[in-house]
Amino acid sequence: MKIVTRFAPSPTGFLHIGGARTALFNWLLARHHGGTFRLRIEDTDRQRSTKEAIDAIVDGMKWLGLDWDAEVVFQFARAARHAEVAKELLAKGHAYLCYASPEELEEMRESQRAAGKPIRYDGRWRDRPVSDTRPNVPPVIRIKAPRSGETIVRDQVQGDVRFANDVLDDFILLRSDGTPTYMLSVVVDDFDMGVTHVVRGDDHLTNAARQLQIIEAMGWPIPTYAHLPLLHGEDGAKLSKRHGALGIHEYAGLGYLPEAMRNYLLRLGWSHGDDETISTEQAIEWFNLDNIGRSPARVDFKKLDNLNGHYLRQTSDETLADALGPLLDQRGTKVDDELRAKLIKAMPGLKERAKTLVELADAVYFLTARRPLDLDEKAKKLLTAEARAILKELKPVLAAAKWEAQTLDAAARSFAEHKGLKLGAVAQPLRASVTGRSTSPGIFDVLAVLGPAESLDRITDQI
RNA sequence: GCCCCCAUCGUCUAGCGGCCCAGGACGUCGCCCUCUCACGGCGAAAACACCGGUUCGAACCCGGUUGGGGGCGCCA
Repeated sequence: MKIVTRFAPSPTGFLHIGGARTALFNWLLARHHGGTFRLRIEDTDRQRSTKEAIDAIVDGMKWLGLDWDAEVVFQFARAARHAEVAKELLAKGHAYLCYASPEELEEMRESQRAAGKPIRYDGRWRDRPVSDTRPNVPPVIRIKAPRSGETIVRDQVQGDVRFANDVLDDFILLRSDGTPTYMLSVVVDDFDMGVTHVVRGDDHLTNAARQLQIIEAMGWPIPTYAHLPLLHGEDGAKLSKRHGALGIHEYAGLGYLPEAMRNYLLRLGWSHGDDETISTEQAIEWFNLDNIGRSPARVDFKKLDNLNGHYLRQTSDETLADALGPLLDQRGTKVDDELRAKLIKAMPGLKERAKTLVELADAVYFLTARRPLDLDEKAKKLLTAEARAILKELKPVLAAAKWEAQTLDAAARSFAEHKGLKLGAVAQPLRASVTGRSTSPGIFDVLAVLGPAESLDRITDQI
């Protein structure tokens, strides 16, 4: 059987981290089986759906590298077909017209609440004859759900989840204005699109039971369900605005790599023994529904940082230099060919010290800075009177050496030895004067990248 | 209130009745490497929510308690 999965977000906000994980799992499942992965925008809520949200979702998917097959399906455009199915259900006797007004229903719920009873539609129009109508009141179509027995959702993650049918009420299929509800639309679209595996958030588990009732009434095939435990924020509660509720594409701006994000998201609820760093290729090969955990997970950005650092170090110097372009541009530095060459040369030392592209951009200060350098506090403290005196003596020694990291290193070492100093006593002041910071890549590598003229001038500025 | 789901180190997790006085990873703390910071290496602290059962034997099975989460719309 050819597997078809889908990611079906409603465009009422951006694609957050939880949605991104759902999308990833669907994508992985499809790619693993050589199946099809579809994107469907559930825009039937006309009030809340926005073009911006659709763009944000599409951008987020693209950034994450989750490519979908065939064209995007917009659910609202299929409303006529959904209504048709509702009418069919009505004709078959699996649904009925209900003329109860929203106010009337609210009253009903109120009294149920007050009486401590379960809140659900009481079926007041269920068994009335078709001749029984209310003039000038447009009815809704409700499903005539079975009242006894149980509906079992056979879920790949949650196991068999049983719902007594008497706790599931006769929900609305078609609104009084003739538009379909989510419950109906999802089922019809999944059927029409040939979706075989429904992988989505846990919050849809009860819906699955209701959807099953529609599917059974229509005699359609039941898809395989997998309901993923929801993601929680770092504090254990909801995903906070601070971090978890960011749009996924905003992580790009924070300096994260898509492959790191994929790896991170994958391990949130899915595991493969003790494996932690899992490439996307490996993930496609290994992914399955069996290894999805049943308990909710919290997001932990420290781990994302660590993973991102790992993937940063794996990325080529050229790619990284180019990725820095836009970030440096924002800071007012244009990357020309000369700077690009320096970035690439310095990258091996730079990238193992950074966790994100933003940190990387911060760390290239010494390459882009103009003389005289702005020393930070720690650098200033390093440049004591003694330190400056050492630099004064060191400068001609360096100037006389062949300008390569290794020879510069050797020259500085023998200089320190003759003066009875530790290398650090020489290297730290040197670093402060040349980079304006107290930390940097190996100082002799820095010197080599900067070249003799610029380096010696920077030293001169401080003595 | 009713229904459903979940419960192993701070966090993500391995574990699917004996291999577990519980393993890995992130984070934390030491030490090593070292010109700084990182990277890397080594090591440490750190968990089976609780109570009953079942069993020769339970983190794993069953029941309950507690604690989290989700659902109960003419929203999706």
